[in-house]
Amino acid sequence: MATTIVLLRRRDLRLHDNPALYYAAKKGEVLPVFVLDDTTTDQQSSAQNWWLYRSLEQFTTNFKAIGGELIIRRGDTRTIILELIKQTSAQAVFWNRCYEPTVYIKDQQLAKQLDQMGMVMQTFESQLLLSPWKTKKADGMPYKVFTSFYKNLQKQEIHRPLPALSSISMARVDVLSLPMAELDLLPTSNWTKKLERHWDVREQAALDKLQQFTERSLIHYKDERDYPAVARHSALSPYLATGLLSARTVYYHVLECDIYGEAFLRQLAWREFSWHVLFHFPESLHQPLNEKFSSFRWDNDKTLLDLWKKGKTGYPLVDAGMRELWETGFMHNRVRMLAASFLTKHLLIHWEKGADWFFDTLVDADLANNTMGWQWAAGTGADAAPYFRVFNPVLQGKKFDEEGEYVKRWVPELKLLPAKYIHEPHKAPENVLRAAHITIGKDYPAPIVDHKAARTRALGRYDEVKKK
DNA sequence: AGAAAATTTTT
DNA sequence: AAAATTTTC
Repeated sequence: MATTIVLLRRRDLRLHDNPALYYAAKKGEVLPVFVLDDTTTDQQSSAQNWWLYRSLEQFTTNFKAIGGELIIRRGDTRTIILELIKQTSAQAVFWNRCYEPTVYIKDQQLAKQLDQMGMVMQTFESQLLLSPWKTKKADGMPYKVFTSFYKNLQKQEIHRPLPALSSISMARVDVLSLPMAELDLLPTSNWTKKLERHWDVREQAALDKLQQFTERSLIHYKDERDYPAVARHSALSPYLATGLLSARTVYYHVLECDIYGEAFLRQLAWREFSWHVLFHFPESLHQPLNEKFSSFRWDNDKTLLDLWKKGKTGYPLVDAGMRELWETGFMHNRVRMLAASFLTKHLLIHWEKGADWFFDTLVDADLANNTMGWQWAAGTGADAAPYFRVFNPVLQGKKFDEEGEYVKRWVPELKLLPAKYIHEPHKAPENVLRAAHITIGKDYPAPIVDHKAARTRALGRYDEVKKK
């Protein structure tokens, strides 16, 4: 009799380079079960829940084509897995590892219990290029500095991606599977309708995008990735975040495409670094990695936070970014850094509030990248931008969106304003504003804080903790 | 992976 | 006087 293997699925809804799926299919008859575990969710992401719903839909179809059928369940992972083992007399459990701190801990407890029961249990790396413990400093400690982490990573052997699975033999058992609607992944509001227009949530779309990115943009990536109006970014992050695309597949595809892709692979390495740091310092989810900042005095003004969320700060590049996020579930990385710097430094709002908003609205919501990114921007991280680096939203605009193309795309009320004034509309002469059909304070807000004053104030707050 | 101010160099 | 470079926060 063939071995029955329970295959626990989470954010790995793909057929290519999927080790747990690949080896389970090779070794026995498989019972693949997708578990939505409400008990271990660190943070909820509305945008990503929508993405996950679509991922499940497409995977179910792809999986059927190779003879598979996905069981869908919701609840406590351990309870569900143990119940399935009992029902099916399965002898083995396989899964691809997840590294969200609470998920990882619960997975380990499950692993221990399965081991005690005498079950065959195997876990695999599928999310990262290298598991978080594979990179260590000479003294055995985890890294806190990106560049040295990156050097280590470059020296290591990274697994080649596995081929896409082409057939699977299912365990012939009859177990309960929920209809997808019962996962409550789609929000009650119709906000996500907008997202449908911008994203193609299919495994094949991810692979096609990767191909297109390397063909069209990779060669320009190093020089042009910082210009949000020029779409040179890969836009692969949501596919990576939910596991529709394998990082190893991306890595080897870029390495083997005859274009020098170091600048891009470096960004992929930041993702590795984020998960490395989160894995070894899980408290960084809520605590500043640089302890000095635990006593930092934040203002946390609710009104200002709301204006920031709505993209009504009076700084066009910040507002454009916040509106791109609301419309598409995505924001260009250069603008993410600016918006984050603005919230934490100009508005003195705790980075966690910003992180929560980003996480909820980003289709690429990634717990480690998001947390690391916000701590970096706030200057509270270990390898962060020094706190005194305060982005000037006007200068950032002039530098990275000189013609205001990006601003005009997302802040249409400024469409008629000449490029000269696009990053500081309130400074445009009366007649220019009139010609552009803009009344400051009515059609577009005046800056909610003065840059110079806010900068000085932020540096003052920094001085308070610096002394300690 | 900043910005502003101070200083030096070039017109 | 303006531009380029260095220093400081």
